[in-house]
Amino acid sequence: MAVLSRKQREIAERHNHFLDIARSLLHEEGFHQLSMDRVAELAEYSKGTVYQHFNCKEEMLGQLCISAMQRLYGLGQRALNHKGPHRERLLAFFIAHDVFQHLEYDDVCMMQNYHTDQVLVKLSPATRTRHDELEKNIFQLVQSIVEDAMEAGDLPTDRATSGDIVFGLWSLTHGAQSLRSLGLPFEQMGVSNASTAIVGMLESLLDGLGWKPLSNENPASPEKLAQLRTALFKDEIDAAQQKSQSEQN
Amino acid sequence: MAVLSRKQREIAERHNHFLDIARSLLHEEGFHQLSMDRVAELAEYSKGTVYQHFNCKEEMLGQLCISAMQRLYGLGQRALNHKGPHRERLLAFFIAHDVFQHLEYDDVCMMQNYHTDQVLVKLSPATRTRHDELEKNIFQLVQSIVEDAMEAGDLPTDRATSGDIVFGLWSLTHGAQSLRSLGLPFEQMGVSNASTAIVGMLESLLDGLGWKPLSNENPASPEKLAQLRTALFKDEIDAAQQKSQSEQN
DNA sequence: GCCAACTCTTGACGTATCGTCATATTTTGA
DNA sequence: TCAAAATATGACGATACGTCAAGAGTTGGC
Repeated sequence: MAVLSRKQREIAERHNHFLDIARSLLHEEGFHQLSMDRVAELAEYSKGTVYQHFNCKEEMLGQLCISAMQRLYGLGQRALNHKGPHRERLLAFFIAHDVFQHLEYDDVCMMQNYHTDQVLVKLSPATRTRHDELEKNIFQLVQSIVEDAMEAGDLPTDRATSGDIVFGLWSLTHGAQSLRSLGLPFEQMGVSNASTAIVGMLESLLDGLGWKPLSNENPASPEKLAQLRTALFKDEIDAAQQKSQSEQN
Repeated sequence: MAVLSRKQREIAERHNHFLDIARSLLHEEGFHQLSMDRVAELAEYSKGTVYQHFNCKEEMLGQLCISAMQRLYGLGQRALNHKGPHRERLLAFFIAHDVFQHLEYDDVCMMQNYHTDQVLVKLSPATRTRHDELEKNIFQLVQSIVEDAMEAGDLPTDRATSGDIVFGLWSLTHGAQSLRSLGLPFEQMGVSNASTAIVGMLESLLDGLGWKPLSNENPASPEKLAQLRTALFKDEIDAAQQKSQSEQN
């Protein structure tokens, strides 16, 4: 038993080692440069061994996306646990998304690849299911805030169902994230700043849905947003800064 | 001159022939199944000839995306020319997007691939620029509606700039489009219908921005939406139906 | 109508990556 | 200690990429 589990631990460790290598290749040179041969070479194992862990490179990408989603889910949970009015909690969730976009920008680009027929077709059903479930969990995280607000009477229930509202919010963030990763010249097009623009649109959308307190009663000023961001994610942001500084040396 | 131009016409024709083949391969089997050898074989030309037209398969995809964007732009222009209140014209633009999503679903999936590092890195600068410009044109199409509404006093100018508003609207549609192409089980998640949900969210967003007439004064009922859709795009929808019927035979 | 110059087309070639599988190596436990 | 089981290896066949020298076709002057 002890021996078996040592072996199992070794395998699990190697699995993560492969994933780490794949992640860095992916971040440095993009999905098209990721190859099983390269991973094997860098990990100092043979190709066959890598194939025992992942039956294709799409599978590696899928598993990396799963950990990225888990990270996002974790940030979202923090936002959910924020004490404050429902509307502020939702705002906190958006901030979590924005923090994720800043801290794990490479992962956001990586996910762009995931959503491609190329990848989805070759992915193992297990990984695909796992990913879909995480997507659903995040959806439900937001839905729970929306439904709390409805129950508390802060949000009218006659205009839209909670599911529809979450779908709209999700589209807004997902779309913004996707557009930003394209690197179009937004400033030239008259967009002041993608982050603040999206928060502004979110606020307007919530106002339009009649989600109290409306933004003119309790506006989300830049200071307040910054404060919320710091309160919730200071440790993460600092850790990321330290990490990037140490990488420069 | 006449001889030269005949040759040029031949080349242009072949170019389109290659693109047609590439499009159908792409639609039937996805980007990963598209190969230069296959295109050459199906077109009954040699590989080298195909490479004289497109220096890589990403270039083919890029050019196909450009025509898809032109199609979308055309639909958008129709919406823009719609006579009616500004807000209704914007709604018409969203309907155009939705019609595009329904009529050219394969193209929507195709564009998912375009937004990938794999493709963007290998694309010729000319095609990339052309595509970015089209994206910008569509952006400006919407921006012109927004600015008209501001000038007419139907939309407050103090809450957000026109650029920020367009960015938000674009995120909303782009995100919804992208999410829908993932094939997640939205019904199970409590989303009634992605199309109507998004229109509802759009209406709320416009309400929140204070864009008059507000939806409670002049609601966009399902009937009205259907009517608008028919008025603007009946010919396109019918043509697509006939086409799909004739394909079944 | 002929030929030299020029343009266009071809497909074999070298390289890269994929995923497989027979063989070699290591581990296990009797 | 050794045979059986588990694991690791890398050579192999297949597919696709992008190139380029050689062949095929075209043009225009004579």
